[in-house]
Amino acid sequence: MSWTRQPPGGRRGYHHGNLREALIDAALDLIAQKGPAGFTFADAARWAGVSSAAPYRHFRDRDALIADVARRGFELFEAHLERAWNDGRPEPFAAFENLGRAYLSFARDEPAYYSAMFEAGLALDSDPGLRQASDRAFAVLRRAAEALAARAPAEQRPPALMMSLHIWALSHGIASLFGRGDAGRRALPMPAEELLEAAVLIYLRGLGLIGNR
Amino acid sequence: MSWTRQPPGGRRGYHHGNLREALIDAALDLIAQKGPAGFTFADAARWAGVSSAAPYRHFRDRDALIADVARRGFELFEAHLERAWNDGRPEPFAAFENLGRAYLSFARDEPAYYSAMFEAGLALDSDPGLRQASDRAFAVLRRAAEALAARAPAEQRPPALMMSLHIWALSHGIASLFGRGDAGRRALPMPAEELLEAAVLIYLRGLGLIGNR
DNA sequence: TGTACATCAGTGAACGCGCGTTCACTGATGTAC
DNA sequence: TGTACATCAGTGAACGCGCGTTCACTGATGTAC
Repeated sequence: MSWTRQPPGGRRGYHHGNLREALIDAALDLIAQKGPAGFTFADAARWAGVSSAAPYRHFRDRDALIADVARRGFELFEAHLERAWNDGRPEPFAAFENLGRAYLSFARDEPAYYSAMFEAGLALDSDPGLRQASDRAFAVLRRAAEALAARAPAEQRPPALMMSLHIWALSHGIASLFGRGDAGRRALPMPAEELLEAAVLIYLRGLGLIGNR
Repeated sequence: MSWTRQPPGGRRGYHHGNLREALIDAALDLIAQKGPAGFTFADAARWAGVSSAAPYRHFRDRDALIADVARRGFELFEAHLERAWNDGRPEPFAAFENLGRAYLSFARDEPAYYSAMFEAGLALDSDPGLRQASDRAFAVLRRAAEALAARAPAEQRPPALMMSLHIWALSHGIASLFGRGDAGRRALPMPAEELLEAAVLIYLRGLGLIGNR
């Protein structure tokens, strides 16, 4: 007989096997349900089917877990934005629109990551890789802004850093005010994507990067 | 002797006298220190120097207190924005800049109100006056956008609702990413006010509401 | 002006609860020989 | 291929703590007469 192998619960016996990942999944689930504030270490352990002391084998404390979630979030965010921007192909302005839509779709489709990244109140230095991951995600926006700015004649070229901060703030503002499904959000008379796209077009026109319609 | 009158603690005896207000002050203090999530009913009572059961005479629960703080915040915000806009005087574009600066200065100077308003995750319907207060604050932005839009020739007049949503999102994005002093915020190579002002100028130029420099 | 009384706004003790954290422990796994 | 052993990743019981909430109560205040 072999009932000691392959026990039915999915758990492979005494050792969980992949608790670290399971805790991160738990955190994402719980943050999505109750926000980053409503998430507790004990809850995560329970969700993973493990005693309340077990998480301490993998994370120093609750904040370390959230910081890890946020770091991964920024890495995914970077990849997601990078894919949308696609090095400015096929054409920078269309790619820039894609980038904006990707920003919003990430906030909507991954609200738990987004919360951990921007609303958990983490110090960016609390985890060694966190600030770096955050900077790398922002760098995608910045490269895109540079590519667009480069198309203006040198003497009236807008500063790309400023452009990227503007676009970031605008996207984040739309995402956090209107972009997600939860209770506190405002209704909007149009899709968030359209609102952002219109703003970006107006903004780029204001920079002289695209002509009047 | 009269030691029963005017006891030294500031408390006027058994009755607090103004506990409702004191609890709101406490909430503001505590939210400013620890964010809306870190604020507890028991803390507020302690801060006000009152037993932990006393707040229930004035608020149904913790959320009711926060909702009241948020409602008041929106009322103050509305007044603050209204004062800055000043009916478009002396001149609509300058007044619009004032409005943007006022948005950021409120977020910076009243972080506790701002958090309660935008980051507490309250349902806007949780308090009867909350949505109304929020709408009235937004209406100031909207009126300002209308005044600016009205200066464009009729056939190319931008929709004022859209304009005001854009400005709101931009201001909120800058305020929440860069605008405040706490730990999670990013550093910025320029003052937040300048960043916003530049964006608004570019945006208005993109709408054709102001000419090229 | 004084008194009786209703109402109001507090007290303080108690409760159950869940959290974070520590601890000595033990079952499972991997590896050297 | 088997065995001994070190290491790892869990357990489960325990702790102190603070929170939210309820309750019967009581001191203070206001008002009718």
